[in-house]
Amino acid sequence: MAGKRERLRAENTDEIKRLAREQLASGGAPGLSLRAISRDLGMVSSAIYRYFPSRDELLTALIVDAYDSIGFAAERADASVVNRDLMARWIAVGSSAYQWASDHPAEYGLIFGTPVPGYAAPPDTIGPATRFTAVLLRLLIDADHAGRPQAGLHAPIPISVHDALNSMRARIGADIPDQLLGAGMLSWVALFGAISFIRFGHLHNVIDGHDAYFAGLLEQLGVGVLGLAAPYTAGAPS
Amino acid sequence: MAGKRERLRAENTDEIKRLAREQLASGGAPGLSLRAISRDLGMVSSAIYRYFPSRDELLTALIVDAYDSIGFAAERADASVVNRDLMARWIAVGSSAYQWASDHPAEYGLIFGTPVPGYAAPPDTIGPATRFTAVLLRLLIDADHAGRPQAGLHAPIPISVHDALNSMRARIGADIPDQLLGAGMLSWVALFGAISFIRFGHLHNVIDGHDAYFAGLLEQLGVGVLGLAAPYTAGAPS
DNA sequence: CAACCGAAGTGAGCAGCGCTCTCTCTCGTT
DNA sequence: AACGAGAGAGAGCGCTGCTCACTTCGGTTG
Repeated sequence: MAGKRERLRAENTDEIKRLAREQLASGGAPGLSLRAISRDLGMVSSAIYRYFPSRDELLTALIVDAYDSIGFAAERADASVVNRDLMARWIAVGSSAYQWASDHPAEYGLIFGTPVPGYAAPPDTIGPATRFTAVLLRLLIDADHAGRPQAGLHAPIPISVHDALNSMRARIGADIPDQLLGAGMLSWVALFGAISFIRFGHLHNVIDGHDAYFAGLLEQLGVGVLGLAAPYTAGAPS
Repeated sequence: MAGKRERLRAENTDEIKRLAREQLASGGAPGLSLRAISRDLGMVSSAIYRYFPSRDELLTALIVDAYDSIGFAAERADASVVNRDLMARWIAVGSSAYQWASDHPAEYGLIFGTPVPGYAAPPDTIGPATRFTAVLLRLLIDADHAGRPQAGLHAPIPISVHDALNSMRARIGADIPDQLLGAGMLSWVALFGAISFIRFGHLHNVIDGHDAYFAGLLEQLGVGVLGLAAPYTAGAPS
């Protein structure tokens, strides 16, 4: 019956992470203080080390949670497109990333922002980290199987991109053609480049209406990947 | 004749920034310690506040320097293309950003990474910050004047992008057509999205040969903006 | 040349931080 | 009922950013 002790431990661990996320939101990663968390918990500062052996371990746990969170959001968005239309799925997944970043700005900064130079991501982060990308990859595979016109845009594929894609194909175990995989990679980096630029303020005083612009950019990228004219209007994708 | 006092002050200020950049490189922004700098300088810790009133002010100075540095690198790269060929200029400017990020990883993280939530960029940062973008903008203007086939790729422009570009056109005071400006924006975010993904480790174990891939991606983007088939081979652009 | 003012550097000190160590108490098991 | 391990308390170490009163010295002015 799940002993009282481990139930309390789980509750405290969750509470610590909740308070840590609050601090993250107000002061970013440098503003995260174990002592402040322990104070809020009514504990003495040393007691918190029973739950996380160091500040870095707490941050790592938050990073893993963040990867899982955005990955789950993308999976849910993809699954919500009942007719499985490829362009609708791309828009839904891309929008879910944008929405997640808006809802969790500090956590977005944690996983897509500046890494600490000395920090090496522990093995248990790589699983959750690939969760979002896996959704995009499935989309590309389905597009390939559907025999899409193979991205009329972003052509031709330079030889150096071709070589890089070859190394990638071996890893992912899917035989996606150059045109599609190349366009997918480009759209992937553009997707998060745009979110980062907007979130990190680099589009401030450059363009107005960030939400609308991102929605439109997503269409541009979708056309580039799937080779379709988009009848989708900006506003409420997915 | 530039009094000894202000010369010493300038020397010390430069030395502080130099040591700060060293610390930045080894421990990132959180590893920057005023006390450690003052120790290296043979000063007592409080003396450093004669030069920078706070740690944040030092960081701001480093940010301004970094923006100036990457902006200058782009200007020099652009100017180095003697025949003014548009594609060659795009490749040169894009490569200069990538090269600068490789040479100054910590400073790249400082300006393109996670901002501190409370931090509001002081007015003196916005000038240097626009320096790089101005180079890209001039490239677009020149492409427009040259009557380029208007980016056969990345078409058509969604209505929401069109609206956002209108707000932008008013600001930049240049009448670049939708197709060109839209493709330019897309390439801009993709450019820095790719650099950030590579620098921040998100392409680790995804593709091999980051340098070559980036060079190829740059060609893809250049074709998208300038609408030309690229005879450029990967390796030594510019 | 002497007087002076302000800039530069000193040294002590405050509050906060991550983290360690020893100690006590209590829960869950044997 | 006895015991071992987990959880928390409390003191303390060395580090941080930053402040303040104080001294020293450079450059300008009467």
